[in-house]
Amino acid sequence: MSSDLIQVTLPDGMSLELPAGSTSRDVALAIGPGLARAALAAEVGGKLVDLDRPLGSDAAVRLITERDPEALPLLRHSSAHILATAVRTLRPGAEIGFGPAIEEGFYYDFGVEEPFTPGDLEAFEAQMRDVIASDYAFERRRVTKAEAAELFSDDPLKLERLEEFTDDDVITVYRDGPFLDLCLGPHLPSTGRLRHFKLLSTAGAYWRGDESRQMLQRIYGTAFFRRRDLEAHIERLEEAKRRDHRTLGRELDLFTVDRRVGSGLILWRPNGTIVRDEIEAFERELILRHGYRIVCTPHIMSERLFEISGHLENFADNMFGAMELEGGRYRPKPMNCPGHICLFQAEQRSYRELPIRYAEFGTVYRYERSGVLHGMLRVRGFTQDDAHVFCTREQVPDEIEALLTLVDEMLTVFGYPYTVVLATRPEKALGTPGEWNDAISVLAAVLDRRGVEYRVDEGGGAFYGPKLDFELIDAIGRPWQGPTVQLDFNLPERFAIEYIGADNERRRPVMLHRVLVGSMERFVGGLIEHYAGAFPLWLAPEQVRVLPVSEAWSGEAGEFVAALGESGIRATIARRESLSYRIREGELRKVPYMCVIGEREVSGGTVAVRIRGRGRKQETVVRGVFIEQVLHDIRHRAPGP
RNA sequence: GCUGACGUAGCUCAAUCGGUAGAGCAGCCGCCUUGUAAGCGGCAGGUUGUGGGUUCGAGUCCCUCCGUCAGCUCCA
Repeated sequence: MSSDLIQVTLPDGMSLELPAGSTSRDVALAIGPGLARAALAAEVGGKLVDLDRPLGSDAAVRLITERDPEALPLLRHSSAHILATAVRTLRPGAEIGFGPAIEEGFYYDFGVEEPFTPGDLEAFEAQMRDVIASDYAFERRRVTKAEAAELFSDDPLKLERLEEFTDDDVITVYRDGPFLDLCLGPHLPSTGRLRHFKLLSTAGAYWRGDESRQMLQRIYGTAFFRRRDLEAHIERLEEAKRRDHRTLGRELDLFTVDRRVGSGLILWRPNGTIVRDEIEAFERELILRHGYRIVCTPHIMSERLFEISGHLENFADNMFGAMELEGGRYRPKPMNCPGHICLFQAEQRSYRELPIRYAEFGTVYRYERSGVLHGMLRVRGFTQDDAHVFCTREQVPDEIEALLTLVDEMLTVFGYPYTVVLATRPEKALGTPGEWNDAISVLAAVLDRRGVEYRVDEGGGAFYGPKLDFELIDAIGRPWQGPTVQLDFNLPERFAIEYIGADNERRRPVMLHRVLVGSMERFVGGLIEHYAGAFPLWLAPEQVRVLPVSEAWSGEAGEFVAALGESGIRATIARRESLSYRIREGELRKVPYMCVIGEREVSGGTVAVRIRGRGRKQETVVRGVFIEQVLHDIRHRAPGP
């Protein structure tokens, strides 16, 4: 084989011979002109590179087209550069920060004197279209640190970033038309490849996420290869807006926030309280079956307790201030664990009692900065469905396994698919690496045994122990934080909790923290959005609304409502205004069933049942049968109607 | 907390250049007696988030504080 030929291996095992110095683009051309047009970048030897990078030596090349999962982040990263190109044209003085692709799109941070306005976004979009029309090639150049410093002499933020390189580092810059950026790449071949994009919002963002640093102006946008994907994405954003729990919470009388009470503090209205109570009742039933004991602990506790637990040391920034009472200092509790430990220690414990599982719907208070508060999803006071399991080391696998069952039972009822994340030892951690590895392998073994798929989050654990996080996916595909199960190496030591072993020796139990819904406030807020306010029958504040066609049938309707009520069904009667008006109201309130009673229904003892969202496709049912069906669905916590 | 935007009736929104704050829905009172997403009429509802300033005159311009929203950071 001649030395000026290189051997290229393709993913399907085929190989090509090309002249030395060929690029991935040449590979694509050799395969076919269609692929050459479609190719965006290439994976060479496992690394993503620009299409026009010369292939060093014999190489395995995989061409990336828009069908590959790597393509979208690539498109979005290039979009960020195109945005910056446009911004620099219209605002020549703008300093450039970072501009990465993110999950849903991209952003770019700029240092500007005058913050951007929504009107600026339109102007930037128009300018971006110019940049796209010019179809500038993305050109990569390797430079030395000194050269880069020269190129970015007017860009203080880039110079600061450059400081982190050594003189020997390979530094690359990318140019598209008038714009030059310090960037690792790779990029699309040219700006003309961007077609479908939209700038979405602008907001302040600290340089490098550090609030002691300069505040930059961030522009968020998104981009897709196909118009319909962009349109679907915008539709999803609008759908999310329609489901906003703050709007639905007001429309459906679920909760309110009153500035006189304070920010981040939720007032549960009667309808919202029904939803919450049903969830709590369901969970009580579930955990009692799983061997939990339900306890209650106070809202405020002596500060001394939080010294012992270490919260004062590690969590003080999130705790409400102390109140002085007869020389003692008390704090609203930020977590329930110390109280549960005191309950454990209320008696001398024998190994025969273990595992002990204490559960509490415990309300905790945490100080959150005003800027982060958000409806029910981020608040300062919330009720956790908290539980702590005290057990022996040997019992841990069984306890974890039982928790997996519990989590699954619970999430299935709400129709949430979920994924599992195993979070391992962070850099700063208590306990020995050996202890951690043991604990992590126990968790992993249980997951494997149950055939549960999971992702590992290296270093994502708390400083006091590894954890399992369950991430929920809601009805429109958004992730939510779900249950967590956490091992704790810290508190058992700090409180020196003990039980007497079979050998009559004092032993230290293992402690597990776990929540299922986490915060009632957040969970219900999430559920409102998940269901778009249309709660399944068992959760619906109003389950049945009875509509007499006219006043003439209101006596009959009233008797039916009474019968529903006696069966434990939440039912009301609506008799004012026209039937159409009442139907509309019932639909807007998202009542699962509306029962119409008029002349036609009276003789046969039936009702015309209108099912939420199904319009006029209704059924006429004998009243007793309807009640039985409703009770059945409530009892089984059916997902419908 | 920080940056920016916003704050008008319970809700959704109007109010020209600084010139008497207005509508729909909801509420209340009547009429209608209703057959599947708004029957008709009337009434009431406001110190325009708060406090100050500029002005003959402020919802509108300026400042303060409060709150909300989008983010930054963090987390249940």
